[in-house]
Amino acid sequence: MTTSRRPRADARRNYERLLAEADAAFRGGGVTASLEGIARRAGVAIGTLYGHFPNRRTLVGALLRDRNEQLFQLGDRLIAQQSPDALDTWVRAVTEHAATYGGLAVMLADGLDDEASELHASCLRMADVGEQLVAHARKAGALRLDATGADVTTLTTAAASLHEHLSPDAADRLITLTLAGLAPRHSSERHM
Amino acid sequence: MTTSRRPRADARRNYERLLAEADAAFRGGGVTASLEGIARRAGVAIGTLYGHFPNRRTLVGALLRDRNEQLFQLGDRLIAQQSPDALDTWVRAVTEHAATYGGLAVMLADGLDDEASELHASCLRMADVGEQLVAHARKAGALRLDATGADVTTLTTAAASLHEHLSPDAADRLITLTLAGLAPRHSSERHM
DNA sequence: CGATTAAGCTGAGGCTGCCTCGACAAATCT
DNA sequence: AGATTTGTCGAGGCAGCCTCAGCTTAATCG
Repeated sequence: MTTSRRPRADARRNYERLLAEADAAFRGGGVTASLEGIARRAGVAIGTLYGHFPNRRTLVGALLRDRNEQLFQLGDRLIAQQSPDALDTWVRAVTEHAATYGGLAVMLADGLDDEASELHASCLRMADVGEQLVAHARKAGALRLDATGADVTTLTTAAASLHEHLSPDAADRLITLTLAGLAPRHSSERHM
Repeated sequence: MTTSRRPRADARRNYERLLAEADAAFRGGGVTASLEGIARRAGVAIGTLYGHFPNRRTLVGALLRDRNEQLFQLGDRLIAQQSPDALDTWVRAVTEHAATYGGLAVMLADGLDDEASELHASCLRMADVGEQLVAHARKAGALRLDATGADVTTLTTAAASLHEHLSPDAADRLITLTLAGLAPRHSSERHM
């Protein structure tokens, strides 16, 4: 049996430093920020960065893991509570999430059919939450009959993209309008 | 007074070749396609490309000029005709337009406050068309009272972005939903 | 048809960024 | 301590951006 060794202390330290610097860099310059710059600021050679994260996606994925987990908890809560504006809350939360690093939404959208990364899994799970929220809302008569989970995915992706390139307000407005468009055709007493 | 010379024939030829190659490259690889590759395929040194087009934006702008003109003609026609689905037609046309080169929508959105380029002017004019269409539709009672031209701009930008990163269908769906959301709150006899 | 001259062309070179890989260092284990 | 494995280092190859000093060559003039 492979009685594996304890991981090296310096390795763990470098890993943490890289994550911290990457987070700062991605927040400031978007997901395309220079990896060499990140390594340099982490006080580590470029090869070390690649040792820990074979590619950019892996690095982004590692950074997103915790954040994603929180999002899923919110999703589960919303599904359980069945609040009328659950869908609204969800869409805005995901949009906000996807806007933390510039270019993140595009990166995710581009690589959806990619190799099995944790990013991929997370995307699927997010889609699933959207699907469930739509199903509930539709049963409650709050949505038009042809509304789908894909509509929610589309909307959040679009809003996240706008969040980066136009203003947060524009993204918010688009969400409001599209959700209004998802309402049943012959009006009901939805808010606003 | 400066009796200026006739422009050199080779210069004009190179200009045309560069445009042709750039169009092909941008269609295939998006607006970030390699400029050196374009120059090479045009049978011209990289310096020549930069001689004609000091930066990427200029090159894209030159390619878009004709296309934009056509779009504006459509816009004028739509405004004149006052057809009920003018807004719908317009949004879809602009979206289609912005999707010819991958990344175009982002490029335009990023550089709206940039130096005075013809791109900038075109964007303003497009916004203006949207504004007018909204005004007409609202007077006709086809739109909710708080609808603005900015909403149209937002929508087209978002749809164009989706067109690239997800599917054309997704973009189309978003347009449909958002336009539905722009309808008056207490239903009328809109199509679909 | 030269000669003149300005417009235009060229491509090496400096820079940044991506990523790999063989040589090296050091932490762990015995 | 010595052996072993794990991790680090950074030069180097590649591609793309952009500039600029020197060179061509097309247009013009006599």
